[in-house]
Amino acid sequence: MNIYDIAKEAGVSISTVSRVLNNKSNVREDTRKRVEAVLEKHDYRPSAIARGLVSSSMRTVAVLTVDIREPNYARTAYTIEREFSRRGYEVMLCNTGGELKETAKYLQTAIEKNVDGIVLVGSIFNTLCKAPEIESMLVRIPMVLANGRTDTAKSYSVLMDDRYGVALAVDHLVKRGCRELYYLKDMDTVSAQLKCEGFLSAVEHAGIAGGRRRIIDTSRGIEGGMKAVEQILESGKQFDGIVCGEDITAVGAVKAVRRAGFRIPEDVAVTGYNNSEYARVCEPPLTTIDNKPELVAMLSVQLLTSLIEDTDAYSSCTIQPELVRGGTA
Amino acid sequence: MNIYDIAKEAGVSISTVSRVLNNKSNVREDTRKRVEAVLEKHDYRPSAIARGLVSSSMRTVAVLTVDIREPNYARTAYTIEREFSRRGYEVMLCNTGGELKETAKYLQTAIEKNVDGIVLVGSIFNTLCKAPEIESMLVRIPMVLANGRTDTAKSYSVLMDDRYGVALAVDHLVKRGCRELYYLKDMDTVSAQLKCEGFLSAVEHAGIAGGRRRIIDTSRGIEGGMKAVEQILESGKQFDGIVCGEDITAVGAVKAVRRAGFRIPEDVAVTGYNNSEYARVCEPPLTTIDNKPELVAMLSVQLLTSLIEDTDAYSSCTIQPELVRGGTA
DNA sequence: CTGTTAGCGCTTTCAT
DNA sequence: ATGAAAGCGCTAACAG
Repeated sequence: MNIYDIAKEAGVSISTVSRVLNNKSNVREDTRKRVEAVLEKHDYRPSAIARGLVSSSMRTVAVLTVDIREPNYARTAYTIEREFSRRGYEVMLCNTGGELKETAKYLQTAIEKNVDGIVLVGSIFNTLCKAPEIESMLVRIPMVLANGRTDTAKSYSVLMDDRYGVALAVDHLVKRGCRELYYLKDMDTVSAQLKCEGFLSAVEHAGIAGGRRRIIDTSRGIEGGMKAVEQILESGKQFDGIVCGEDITAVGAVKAVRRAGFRIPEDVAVTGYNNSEYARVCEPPLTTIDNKPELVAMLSVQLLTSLIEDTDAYSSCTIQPELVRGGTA
Repeated sequence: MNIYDIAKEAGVSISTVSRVLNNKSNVREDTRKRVEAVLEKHDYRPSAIARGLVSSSMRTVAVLTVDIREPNYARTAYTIEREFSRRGYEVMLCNTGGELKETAKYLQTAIEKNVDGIVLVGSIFNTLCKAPEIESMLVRIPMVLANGRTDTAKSYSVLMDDRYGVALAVDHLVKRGCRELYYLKDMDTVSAQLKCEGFLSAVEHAGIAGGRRRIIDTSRGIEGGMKAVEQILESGKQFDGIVCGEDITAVGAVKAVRRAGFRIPEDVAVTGYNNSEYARVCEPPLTTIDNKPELVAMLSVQLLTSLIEDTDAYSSCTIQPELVRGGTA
């Protein structure tokens, strides 16, 4: 059943059907009614593909993320999807695993399918976008980086000030009287680098010595958090505050600290990052940094929409995270 | 830049270009080389839309889920996406919120975009699919229900035996010596109903009386779990085992039980459901039921793929969950 | 092995 | 207000 069938049955030309379909004004009222009746009768849906071929837009955007199972990405992708759906766009989900090859492949098909725009979620794309094979693809399509930035491709960004976020955590611990602080670095992205810097500068600002030595490299997750704490314990160093790069790592830290017989937060204070559900599951609930993925997502969608429809003035922006008090600091 | 431009530059017809593009064998080697050179030079990508118009397939599937932020759905959707990506399909993400209207809207555009297939994730779709406006749309497209089933539309299912899952939990508690069991019902889907039934039959089978009275209706989440336990405490009834419909609810139960001064699992044993990361975050880690979302996803993709490509014999199937021991039972 | 041609289902001038 | 006709960029007969 296509537009010709409808036209024939309604006794009009396909142009008229098309006009009715697209709510154009120049159709006589009774003609419109007649066509609409046939449309309804057959529950007719125009082919978005044929439409797309003409308009060269399928009203689709691609969302590239490392792994949708990571709650922070899930929250971001969820909001992006919902917002675009409201605006009449569909979202293609792409789990790149942070890999160059997968990213290139997804971008490839995004181009072939002529998506209207792309959202790159996560600071991993700062690095990935520098790869020439990626960069060359990106110039073709409106693109927004959610919590990422790149100079190589012309693009816009919604940035989260992760540097400031960790500084917030440090300041809070210092205000509580903590002096022997450690930072658990559990990722290797640009964002993770910024968090480190935030820790270092805040610690220095508080007059605490030995900045770099206070950074423990570990893996993201409960295991990583526990191992890092065990490492500190074994070193025999004093500690009264642990700042973590992610909630899930902080959970591990909390477990290990308690297991070692310390009270939280009296003996050792701990902070997480992300204000995720893990923070609330943790016992006691984590004091954490809210990095507002929903807000980042919302602004990214706004930005990309105005880029696609070329309607508004648009510009990149930066969002400030906030401290959320739980029971660990 | 389209196929005509390439053809002109390579000095061949568009058919030949098309043949090269699609790796057809009947092209002379040097012609192929010549065309490929031009293709490469311009980094040419054929339009999937134009292709789709001819083949009436964009190699896209829609995945409908309630909310991708729910870890169990995230894991399912992740695996579905990855698997389809491997097979050369893109995935449209649809967060329906479990609402009829949204579901209808997503299915609408899925039809308009002529998706090759649909995966419905979650038992909520058992109910939704019965709505006539939904049912009428579903007959048009190959569809698989991941952990759902419906007789109204011709469809295939990959089912998780949630009835058995909860029975496993009950049996485990009974074996530990628990007799005063309660079940925290925290959802209102078909799957939740099956879990209830599993609880009731397992409890009865163990010779424990008062089945229905042992089911506490509450809301999903930490709050819900805590409130339910407080309710039991206030009633003054004895209890030594709490079976929960979801990990996140079990987390709340654990918190409340401990807060009341009971030891876990010595005084009160608790089980969760989903084998999610929450189970590991919980202190002590939850004993939980692994409902294998990755496996469900994998089989769903296999099923849908063979449905789409009409290659294999295909049939619905049911998966058995497994008990995973943590520290709460 | 290669080219010509007729669509795929729609939108959009351009006439009428 | 309506219709005829020309594409959008590709695939797939069909001819040669």
